Amino acid sequence: MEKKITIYDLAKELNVSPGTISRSLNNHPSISQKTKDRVVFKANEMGYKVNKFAVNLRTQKSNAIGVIVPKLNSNFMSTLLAGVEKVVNEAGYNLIISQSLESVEKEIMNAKTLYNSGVDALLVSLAFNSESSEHFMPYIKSKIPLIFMDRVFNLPNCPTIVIDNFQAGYDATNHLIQQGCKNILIVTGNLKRNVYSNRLLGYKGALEDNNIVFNEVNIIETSMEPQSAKDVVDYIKSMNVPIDGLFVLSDSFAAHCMQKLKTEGFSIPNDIKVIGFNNDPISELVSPTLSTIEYPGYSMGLLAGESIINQIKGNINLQETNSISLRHKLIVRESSKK
Amino acid sequence: MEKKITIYDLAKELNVSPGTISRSLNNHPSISQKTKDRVVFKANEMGYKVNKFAVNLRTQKSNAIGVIVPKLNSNFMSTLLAGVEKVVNEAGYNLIISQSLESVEKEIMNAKTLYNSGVDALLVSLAFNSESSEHFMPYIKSKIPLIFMDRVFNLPNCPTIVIDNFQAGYDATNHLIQQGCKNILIVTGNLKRNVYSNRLLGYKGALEDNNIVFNEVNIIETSMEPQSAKDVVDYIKSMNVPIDGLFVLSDSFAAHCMQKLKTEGFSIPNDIKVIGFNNDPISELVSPTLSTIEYPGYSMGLLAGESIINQIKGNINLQETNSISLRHKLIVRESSKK
DNA sequence: TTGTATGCGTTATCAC
DNA sequence: GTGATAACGCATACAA
Repeated sequence: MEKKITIYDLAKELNVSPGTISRSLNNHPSISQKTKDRVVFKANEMGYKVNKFAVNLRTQKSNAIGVIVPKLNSNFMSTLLAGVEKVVNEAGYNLIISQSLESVEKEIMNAKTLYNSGVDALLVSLAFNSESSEHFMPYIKSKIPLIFMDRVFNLPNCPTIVIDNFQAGYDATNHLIQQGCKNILIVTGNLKRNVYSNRLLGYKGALEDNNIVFNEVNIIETSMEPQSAKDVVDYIKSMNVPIDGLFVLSDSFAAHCMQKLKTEGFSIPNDIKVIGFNNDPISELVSPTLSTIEYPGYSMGLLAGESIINQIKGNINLQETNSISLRHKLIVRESSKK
Repeated sequence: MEKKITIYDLAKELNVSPGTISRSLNNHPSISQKTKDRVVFKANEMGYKVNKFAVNLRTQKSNAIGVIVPKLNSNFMSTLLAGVEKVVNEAGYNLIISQSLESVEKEIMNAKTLYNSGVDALLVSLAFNSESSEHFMPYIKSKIPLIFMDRVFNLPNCPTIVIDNFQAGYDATNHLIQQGCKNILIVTGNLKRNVYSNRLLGYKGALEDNNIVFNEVNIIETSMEPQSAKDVVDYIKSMNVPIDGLFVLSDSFAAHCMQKLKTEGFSIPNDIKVIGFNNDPISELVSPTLSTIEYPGYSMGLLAGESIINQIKGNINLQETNSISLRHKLIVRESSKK
């Protein structure tokens, strides 16, 4: 551990060439088993460690995968990353994680930094207000695998890993309708993001299939920050036709809205039935417990990880370069009880 | 972006030596401003990018900081990491984040992997059941800065960044006593971890100062997993002297306990007053809202980041190599109202 | 099956 | 102020 020992030291010690050492350590087929054994044994004995820096320079690979997510501190994101980490670690890769904190500027900076530090692939979930894909062009030009998950761009040759947000939005809305709701308000984040716009389409679809006329005023687009809950409730109170159903595209924001509604005297689910999205742990802890859409975060992570590894290794399965869509699940709890 | 351009290309183009290019780009004092300007201009024009791999090999530094945390998906941890990231990014470092998922085995693996990939420093918050510090020895022997935060070991020359868990435990307990509690149960995680054992000492201290006799049966050590809430409530119901105060060393577990208590017919805060720990967002959303101890996660992250950078740069401020302790704050909400 | 030699792109130590 | 030149530690094409 004290002094760095190199393949040259091993070579000298064993009276073979550095090349042989290198090949033995990498289990190269042209080396005899006997030599390999000797080398590996000696390497352990002397406490040899490869110098990753040299390997990286020589191979122009870093064995590192860059990740840009909006926020680490969301249950969904971290669950997803746990899945990614498991897969890529098993394949010998490290994860360099950075947060955009929902800012395009930081997303651009992170993309540049990670590019410069030579990541072998980049995994991205977009910031709230990211509109241009300009900052990902260096990756595409350099043919560095680029994978989007959840909040995605559709770029050529860039796999996306998503759930069927349309169907999920449909299912949630349909559930509220089945429970008797006639006038459902949908509370969404930035509609430029695929996740929200598709859920909205699902919402509209469910209304239509149930012969309910869609009304533009039943959409409210917010930052989903806790303090915006007040705006939502104010909006609900201001409406002519009373709202009897609330579809909030995030559990934690739904929890804030419910709290505010309760303090304003609304009874849930009697006056208003509520459904959220994500199956965040919070949804089981609020009262009434929150109905929601479960989102297979961990599985998405595993798939994202596998997709990345395949891309890096050049196993370009054409079916995989397209969009992978995972199953979601409606979870009914107290907040939408009849 | 198409073909990699190197300092040799720039040198040829400008009729100077590669050395001059390198020095110019690094703003070396011995180069004339005029030359520097020419070089920098040309570099931009030709789209030159340093090759980090070469720099790393040459300097034997990676500009990367390894991080091992138990779980990413805890509000406290991710907030903390956000702080770390901000500071180290501004200093030009990347964060390689890995999760131990509360398993010593994975912690050991991660430590090894990060060591091999040549991180310039390592930041650790220990797994639940980590007892030996053997796996950090390579860092110490190689004099790679090693910093612990929150769940820490006390190793020579390894700064620790913590809050005063004793005082926090004292304050929480004292608050419950002030609210009239006479028989307080403390619900803790693994007592091998400094964070929990020190809070327990604070609990005992507060009892003593209020002339309440400490009773061993008033400690319950659990995994803090949601499903253990049942055990806690069963334990409460089984006790001879009724519990009137509950000090749970994690907000999310406190929320689970409260929920279970309520379904078992306990009224909070009337029958039992509850206080948690962390000021997790969840604490404002449960009902009754949860009193807690606020924990300056973001500030801890900033400090941890600064401490790391200082260590790497060799600014070894001796005062800094010791433990840094941050201020916590008691937040009183409904769950401990008189 | 093994050895030799070169290059990966920098930085740093000498010179001049 | 600038130019040679030698590492950094490894992988690999080419020889043997």
